Amino acid sequence: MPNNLTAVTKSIKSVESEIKKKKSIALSVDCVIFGFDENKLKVLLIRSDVDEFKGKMSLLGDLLHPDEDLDVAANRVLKKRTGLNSVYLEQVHTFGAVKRHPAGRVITVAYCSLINIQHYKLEVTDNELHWHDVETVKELAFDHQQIFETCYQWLQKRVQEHPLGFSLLPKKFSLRELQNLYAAILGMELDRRNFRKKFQAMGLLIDINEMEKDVNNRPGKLYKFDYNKYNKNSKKWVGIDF
Amino acid sequence: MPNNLTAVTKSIKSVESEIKKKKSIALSVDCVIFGFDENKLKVLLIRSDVDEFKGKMSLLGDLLHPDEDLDVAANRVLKKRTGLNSVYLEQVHTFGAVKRHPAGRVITVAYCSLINIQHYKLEVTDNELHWHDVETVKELAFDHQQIFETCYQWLQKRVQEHPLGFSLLPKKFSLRELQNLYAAILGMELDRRNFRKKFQAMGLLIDINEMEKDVNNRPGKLYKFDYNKYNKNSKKWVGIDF
DNA sequence: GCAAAAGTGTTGGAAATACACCCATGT
DNA sequence: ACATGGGTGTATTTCCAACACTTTTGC
Repeated sequence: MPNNLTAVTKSIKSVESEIKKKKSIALSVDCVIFGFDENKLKVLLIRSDVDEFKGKMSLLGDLLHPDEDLDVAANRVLKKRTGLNSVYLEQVHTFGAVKRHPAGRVITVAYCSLINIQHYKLEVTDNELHWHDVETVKELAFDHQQIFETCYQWLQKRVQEHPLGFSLLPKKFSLRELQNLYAAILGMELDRRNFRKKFQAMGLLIDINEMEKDVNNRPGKLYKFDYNKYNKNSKKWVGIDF
Repeated sequence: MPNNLTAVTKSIKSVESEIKKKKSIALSVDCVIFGFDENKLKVLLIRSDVDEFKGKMSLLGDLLHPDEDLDVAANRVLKKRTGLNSVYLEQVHTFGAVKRHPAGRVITVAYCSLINIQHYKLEVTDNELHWHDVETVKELAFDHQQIFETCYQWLQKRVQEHPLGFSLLPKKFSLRELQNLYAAILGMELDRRNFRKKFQAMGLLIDINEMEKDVNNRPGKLYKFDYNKYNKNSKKWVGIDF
């Protein structure tokens, strides 16, 4: 590392010592992991392992390692808790109130993750981890209630503008499943015909010429999302409205 | 790494010691401060004070104090550099790549700030601080180019959905000024009649029965934004589109 | 009187909404 | 045969985009 001082600029060494003096803050990542099952939006929670919040549920998180990228840490937490490797994961917000953690200064970066609950089921072994209906989540440990609500609202908005939702579904899905997913996330009913029309008009669903199986009624067609086509057409976004 | 997923809780003391071991990371805040002048969107930059990036410009930031809320730190940086106290400020994203800072591990939380450049002018004293046209910003120090671009794109989207823009204007403004502002932020021309129609239809501009002064042509009416009315009508957001 | 910007309405097309019937399948 | 959900089209309304002329002011 170069180290030549001048009158106006600071050497790396002097910056280093400034930084050392400030290293009394720890960093963590917390993941809000959503799943979709039985037509409900679920979130994965664990019983808090800290005395102070005994009995309360908390998000899945861990302290950041000193030599670890933030995103890597979030993926590590996810892998550890779900066994899943490449899942949808996006940073949402950083929570940095001084007194948010009872054991000292810990700033946490919140991530939102979406997983296909089918995949997860195969891996789950730990009975302190449970899926909770998002409607019933309350009084989480630490400031996790606030983090959860921030991420949930973020998801509700994000899912309308970006094709995230498919991460919650099997690769092949019916329009009915897709509609139920959106209804669950947004917490509202959607008109079936208009919903289908909209997605058909988008032209991003690939009809794979397969049908649902094991349903007690007329089976629906199955589709895949066309990520390739989506990535090619960079969509610009215009429309002032508030 | 132990996969300790049992119901055993930890004492605060044991958590404290875990945290201490991880305190080798420093945190900073960086502010992307936008202003609007001469019908251009500007960003406030300072010459980097680190050898490694001598000659390059950088964002305004500082290390977080151990007993300081994140938002407070961002406000502190803003106050120090602009003299302004209560300005628009919002967290955008946290950048945590391991090697982003040459002097050690520093994770930075990026904030977007919008100020009325008129107010700023009265306070400026430091000639290492300058406004730069957003179109010409390039090759900033550290990963600040990336941070800047993230915040700029965030602003372009955000300003269409929330009434941020008014923070860049005087309290009283004409529709022409408002339109120029949007055109500058979005980087596109806007139809004058449709723009006015849209804002008039919103019903959030208060006609204060004053006119522009000192213009070389027919003066326009002046308006204020009705924050009260806006805050009362919580707008819900619906419309899948990507 | 001239230059420069303010102010103002209409029309056509696109997209969103609301809404009802027949069809395919399993039981 | 019946129950369940799949699949489809049309009419109405709302929103957006395109577009030109008259008015007011400073010089």
